[in-house]
Amino acid sequence: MSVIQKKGVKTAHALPKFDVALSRTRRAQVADTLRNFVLSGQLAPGTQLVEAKLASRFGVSRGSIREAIWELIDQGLLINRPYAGTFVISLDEKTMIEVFSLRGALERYAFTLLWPKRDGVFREEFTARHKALVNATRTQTRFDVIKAEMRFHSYSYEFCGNRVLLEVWEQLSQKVHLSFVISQAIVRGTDFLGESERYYTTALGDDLAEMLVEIDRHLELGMLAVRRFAHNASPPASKTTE
Amino acid sequence: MSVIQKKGVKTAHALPKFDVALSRTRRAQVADTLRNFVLSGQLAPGTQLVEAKLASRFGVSRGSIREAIWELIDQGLLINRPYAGTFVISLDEKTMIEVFSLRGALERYAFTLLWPKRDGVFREEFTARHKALVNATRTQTRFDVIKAEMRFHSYSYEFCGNRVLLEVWEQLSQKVHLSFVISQAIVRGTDFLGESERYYTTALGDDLAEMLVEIDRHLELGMLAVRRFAHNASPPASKTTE
DNA sequence: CAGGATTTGTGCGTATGTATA
DNA sequence: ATATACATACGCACAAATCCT
Repeated sequence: MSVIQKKGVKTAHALPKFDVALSRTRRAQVADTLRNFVLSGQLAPGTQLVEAKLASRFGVSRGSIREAIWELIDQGLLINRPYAGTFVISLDEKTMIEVFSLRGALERYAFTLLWPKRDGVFREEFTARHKALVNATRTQTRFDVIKAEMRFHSYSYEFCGNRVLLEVWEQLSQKVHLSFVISQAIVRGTDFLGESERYYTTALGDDLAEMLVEIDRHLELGMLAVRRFAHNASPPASKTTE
Repeated sequence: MSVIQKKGVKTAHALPKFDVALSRTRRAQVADTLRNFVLSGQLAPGTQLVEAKLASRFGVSRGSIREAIWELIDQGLLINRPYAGTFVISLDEKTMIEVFSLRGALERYAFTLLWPKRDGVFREEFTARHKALVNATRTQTRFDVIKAEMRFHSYSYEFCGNRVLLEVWEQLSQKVHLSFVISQAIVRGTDFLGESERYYTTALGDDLAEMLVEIDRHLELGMLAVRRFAHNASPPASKTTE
């Protein structure tokens, strides 16, 4: 069974039902599907992606698979060793900490840009995404919660007006997402909902400096979860600093 | 004449002379060559890259060309319109300003990380790259000056210890490089050498806060050059493949 | 607004290069 | 050291979409 929708079905009176929103190329469809598999954890870190197998699974040619794979490689979700194979990236503790640290710098920059531009539109959309996140924590799977969390935080980058920053974030966010999946930071966080609420409230407040501090604090919680996860083989006798 | 080196020459007693350091794939070789063409300005913004023509020019198959092209697309140097073609990206003034602004945020972050880690190794390599830049301004072409400038500034990202930041910088630096090529910021800058000297001295000094300000100042000069260029020159017409 | 030219997108067979068990 | 599995690369053919006259 083909996962990817075909375009040029030649059967007489073929139902156009499947042709909705098919402007994208097959490469993009395969890449999206693969990305979902990786980000949902169904393709564990370290797994090798064999082109021929994927090609027959998806029902597309190896060329399309190769191009989609390279798209994910350039996004940092897969790594390639020439002539050896392509594998799902496995983030170690140090890298995940670096991801969160860098994200802090970008998010502080984004909020500095958007702070004087906040208006009704911003408050409305920001609130909507926060509500969606809160709902997800109550009714959805962990994967959906992570997606909602990513979507909530992405809005700062979308709204700040720097499109280059948005592009960079869309790259980095893949690794942030993967870090959440690997470290299960969101589930293990002690008071995830309360923390998000505090972040949300401060973001709509009056004090930019306070928000910049809040961003750091918020991300340090993620880093703490990463460290706890990385050391959970041997329970830490003493907690890490802070 | 083929620009790309072939591996499996079957001619009897073919000289193994050309086999040195050939571990990279053809895809990577083509991508590097294309990137140099774009970043050196030999492929003007807006130029369409026709796969078949490139394939015969380079002496490689269309598949390899396609993969190399997509590598540059994911790096942000080319854009693709499905079924229409692939073109060298043309950065407008707003985008170039955004590039410099974001670079400021990243570079301040990098220096904050590396500041307490500066040692003899750092000073030595940093000085070497600065000297190379100074030399380039006196003896080399403009393209070489830009390369030296990029290499000089890249060291902060290499040394700061955050590998994820380095990856992000390697993406963004492509657009920084292209902005220099398009806006000719370096040549038009009033006192480029003096500015670099000041940046260099402050980076080796004692005051981090002063350095963060210096970074902003340094990049604002680039933005000023971009603005001057955008308002002086009329937008160039797009060409087709030569 | 045809319709043909151009170019990209896709598929497949095959040969070779490379890593690894 | 050999075998094997796989990635890499090539060439061709055709489909599909865009562009242009």
